[in-house]
Amino acid sequence: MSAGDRRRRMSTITDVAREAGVSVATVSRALRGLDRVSPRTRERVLRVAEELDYVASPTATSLASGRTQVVGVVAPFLTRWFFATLVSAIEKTLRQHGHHVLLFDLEDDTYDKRLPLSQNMLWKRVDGVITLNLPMTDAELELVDRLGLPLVAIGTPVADRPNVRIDDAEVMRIATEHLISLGHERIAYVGAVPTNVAHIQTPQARLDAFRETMRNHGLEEHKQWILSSAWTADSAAEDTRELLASPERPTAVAAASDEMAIGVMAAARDQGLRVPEDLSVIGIDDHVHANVLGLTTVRQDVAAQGRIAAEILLRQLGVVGPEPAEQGTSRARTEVIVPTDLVTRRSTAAPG
Amino acid sequence: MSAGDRRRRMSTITDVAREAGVSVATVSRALRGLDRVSPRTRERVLRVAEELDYVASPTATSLASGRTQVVGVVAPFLTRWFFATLVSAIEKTLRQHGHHVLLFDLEDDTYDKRLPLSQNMLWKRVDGVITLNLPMTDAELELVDRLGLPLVAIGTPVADRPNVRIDDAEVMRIATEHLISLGHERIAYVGAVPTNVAHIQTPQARLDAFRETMRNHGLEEHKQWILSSAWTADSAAEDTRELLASPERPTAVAAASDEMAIGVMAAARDQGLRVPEDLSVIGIDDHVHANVLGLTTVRQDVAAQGRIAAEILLRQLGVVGPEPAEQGTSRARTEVIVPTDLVTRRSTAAPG
DNA sequence: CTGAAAGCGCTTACAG
DNA sequence: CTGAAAGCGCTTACAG
Repeated sequence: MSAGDRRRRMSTITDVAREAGVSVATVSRALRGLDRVSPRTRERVLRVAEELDYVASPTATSLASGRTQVVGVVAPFLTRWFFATLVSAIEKTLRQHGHHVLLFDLEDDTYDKRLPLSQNMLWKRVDGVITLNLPMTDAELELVDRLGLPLVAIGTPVADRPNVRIDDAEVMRIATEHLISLGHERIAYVGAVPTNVAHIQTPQARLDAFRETMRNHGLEEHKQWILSSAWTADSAAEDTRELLASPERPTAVAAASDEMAIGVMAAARDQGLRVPEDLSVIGIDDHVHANVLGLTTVRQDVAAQGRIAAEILLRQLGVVGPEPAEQGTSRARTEVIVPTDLVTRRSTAAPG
Repeated sequence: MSAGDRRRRMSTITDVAREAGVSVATVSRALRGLDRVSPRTRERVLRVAEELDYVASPTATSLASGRTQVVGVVAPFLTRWFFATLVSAIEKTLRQHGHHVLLFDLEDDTYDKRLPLSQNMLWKRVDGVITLNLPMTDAELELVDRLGLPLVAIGTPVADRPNVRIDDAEVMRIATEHLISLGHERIAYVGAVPTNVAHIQTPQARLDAFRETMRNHGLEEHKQWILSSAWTADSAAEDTRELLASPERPTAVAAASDEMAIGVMAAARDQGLRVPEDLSVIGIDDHVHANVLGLTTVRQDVAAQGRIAAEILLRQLGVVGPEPAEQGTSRARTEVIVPTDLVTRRSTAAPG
């Protein structure tokens, strides 16, 4: 490799020990800030380490301590805004505490399949795992258990592990109530998902909430107005085209995500429909593009979810102390529901 | 940690050796497929390893071999489509060859600053580095050299390291020529960037190409029609609002990225301008939303760039053999220019 | 083709 | 407060 030229032998703990005139054990203790090292010794060790550009080999540290300082972040997709935002927030939070993220994108060829989590991804490679909207199979859960890895789930819950998410029912209730309060009665829903697709079941709670809210207001539910979609703008545009072309069309659409809502708005325009005069559209997320496109939505703070999950995991790893509030608290399963709120923009209005 | 209950002692190479009645050295060789192991022995070892669910501890392997099987992927941001798409493609390619990605998001509080790459992110942690649109400082480059790490740069080139990118000048030339060929003469550009922002200089080549193309066609360049923007849809909408409100407005806008083009389209609509009747807009990228929004653009294959860069790095690491074409080839610096092409959609047309 | 042994560079009881 | 030594679990010459 061409980079080899200027390569230099990095110094090891032995070099530091020799130079500082102490044992490697003492260097190890001094550098990690453990007790039982005299101030003078510590200072000397620190200085020498600095001079020699010494950084402990993580690989050796891991073998000896059993800790890698890395956490596995596992996602069913990566390219979508929601996941990328989570990963970014997690990475930053972990790095502040000297930890790193090993990334696993389990996306497979098709939307409804994904790769399994395997032993060689995790074993002696990570200290813990954060899942992003990823229901785990029994085999995967058993694996994580066997490896003794703490796990925190964002979005889709995983067994009895700590979970950070929004209230999916609440969020769709807010969206639907908003449309109803504007006077809409003919409302369609976009974002149903085939029930056999195990790893994308979040939608179900949203659909249920939509139905319930409609029912509570005595509004009729049209079966053909519950549309499934692959959760992208493109697919949502495609999936709603026919609906919007029909003379019997709804006056509003509640989409289970902003990306789908963006697709619906585009499809409406292509159809010559004005938003919101002819069609109101609401989404969920507050996607980066929601603002500029004037999309009314129910905002969720995605980065906060990533941050919170990372902090919970760090606490389980003993890297950071427990929250004051937690002391003496019951041992109930940790479950953090991040608040959401309606953001009204230009895509919704009273029916024409 | 509650996961500890079902935790089980994982088997080590010693267990396999004992069970198979051979030495650990033989197990090591057999499992890694090295020569000099009799077929019968190899088979027995393989079987025992399987039975014991044996997976070599990467941490021990790394310490002994000096290889970690992980590559560092370094980005100035992560949440944007371009970067997320690259990371996803890189991760998949590396995993096919038993390698993993350790992710570094160098984003800092402000758009024009970023965190530095440090020794403790890389040292004994990764076998190589892939940078995503990240100009490196001299200090960083010196660090990577000192650690002997091969590096492949996607987008912004890094010294004489292998580089994978699109032709930035070409891409903007195509966009500008497209507008000119439709009959536009009053064309604005969005996406200039202050020259002091070291880590986002890609834009400069695009701006230069825009100017040159205009000049070549004898078209006038309005200084106030060269707009800077922070490369997001929101900022572009904000930054062009005034321009579009003016009676002296251009008939077309060339944006240096689709995200900015999306912002421009939105700003135009807010202004009551029709796209493309009153204003043509073209971007660069073929962002996920370009299709549904009808945005004309110059497409680049981002995933391909990630894949190619990962392959080059794997080759440097000796994980995969050289390409046949490379054998006997000159030692010239590797530079892969990924092709781009114009995608005409509904956002561009002849001027009103 | 196979094994014994050194070595990778730390951490962690155990003594003192 | 400090050091000598074992141990983490592999790989890699070196012999045979």
